[in-house]
Amino acid sequence: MKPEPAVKSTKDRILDAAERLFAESGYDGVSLREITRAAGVELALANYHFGPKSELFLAVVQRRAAELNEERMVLFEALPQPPSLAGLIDAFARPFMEKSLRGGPGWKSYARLIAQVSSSSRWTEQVMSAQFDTVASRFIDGARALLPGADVKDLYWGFHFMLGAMLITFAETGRVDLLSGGRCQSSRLDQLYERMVPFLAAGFEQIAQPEAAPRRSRRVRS
Amino acid sequence: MKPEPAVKSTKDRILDAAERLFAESGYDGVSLREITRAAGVELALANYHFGPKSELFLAVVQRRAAELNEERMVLFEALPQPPSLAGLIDAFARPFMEKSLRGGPGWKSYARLIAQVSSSSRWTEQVMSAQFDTVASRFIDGARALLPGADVKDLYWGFHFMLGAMLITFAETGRVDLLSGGRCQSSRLDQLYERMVPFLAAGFEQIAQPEAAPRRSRRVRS
DNA sequence: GTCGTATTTGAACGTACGTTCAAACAAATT
DNA sequence: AATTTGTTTGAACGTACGTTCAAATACGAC
Repeated sequence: MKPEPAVKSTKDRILDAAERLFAESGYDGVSLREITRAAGVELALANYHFGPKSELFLAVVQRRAAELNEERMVLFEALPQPPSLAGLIDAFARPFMEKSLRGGPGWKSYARLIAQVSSSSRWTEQVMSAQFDTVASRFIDGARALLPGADVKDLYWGFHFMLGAMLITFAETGRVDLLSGGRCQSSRLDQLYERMVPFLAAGFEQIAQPEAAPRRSRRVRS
Repeated sequence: MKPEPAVKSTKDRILDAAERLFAESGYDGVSLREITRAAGVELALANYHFGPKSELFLAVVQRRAAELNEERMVLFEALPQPPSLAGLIDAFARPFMEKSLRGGPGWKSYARLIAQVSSSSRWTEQVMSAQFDTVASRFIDGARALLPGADVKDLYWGFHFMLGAMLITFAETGRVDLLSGGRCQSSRLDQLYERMVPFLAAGFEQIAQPEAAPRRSRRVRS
């Protein structure tokens, strides 16, 4: 798929090591010394190629975000008109799932990293909005066309719920493995993906029904 | 609700400051010096009262987790037999929502903190599983009784999706505010809660139908 | 092959980190 | 009032941090 040179450049070695370590311990939990040591290069090279640490972090995120977004856009364009709700969700989620499953360890690290980024307000603007809002808006547009009766706000919230479910799942923290006593395996992304998409599609359908989403503060009847 | 002394103890001052700062910048993004400075106490007091930094972090998390779990258990016991699916979800999610909305700034910080903890494998066992698995299992039991035809694995995954949607939402990162151009407001937890519970209930219902959750790897038709 | 640019090296800069400790102080017990 | 126990103070410990820089090496254009 990619030309993938036999021996990687210094820049790529640093990016790969940084990606893995940032995913494991977060931005502040990793030092440039650990990163360059893992990459097998001198400390000063991180600064030479990427500038300060924060820029290296952004470079790590941007590298794969671009590829991910391209693929999502391709799938959006390939959707039949009108698409199904599940198809729309699939077009957004599948590239991430496929790459996380078959794209190599770098993509697994990236998934962990994005999950952490998404739940911290620190990177919301610089990373989440900057990298993903274009594709997100494309998703919202598709959903609006598909569910014309729905309040747009509901679609934004639905997208947000979807993102939360998706990112925590692809992060593979192992939580559900522990909770289920091994019955569920985070690593079987393909299996659980078949559960996730219908779950989210049903949620969207529910939330998009104007009469089904009560606006007033009303206790949910038990 | 609580006796809340007029002047807080040193321990509580440190816990409050640590909670706020950990929520803002994560475990490694905050120093004990910043925490004790914000708390208005000497640096060495953090070590005296809590031991190493990691123990302080755990103390921060445990303080509110205990209260949250108690309240969830009370709501579970108060459910009618059989409860509705939305009622079961509500019993799990409402305490967090209510406290996040009306429990003061400490609970808002706590919500942000738990969201970060939940998406990092670093704290999965020590925090997420240790603090929340008992209540989570209680939820799963309730769902099993309610949806006897469902594969248990589906219920675990549904719970996981719910957790992802819930935590990213209560974290109030502001992402959806930015994406929607201000049409959605993360801070209006009560409004969006009325959207979230039906969304999740519909997802659970969908996923729990044995024939509706395909087991084989099959492309979602668009 | 020589020159100009790009990359790599190794060391150092000042600053901040978590943790420890003896001494000072406060509170409670006899 | 004396003694014990629990807190607080202020300073210091050794280590690690991000960043910088001049010198050394590799590389591409001519």
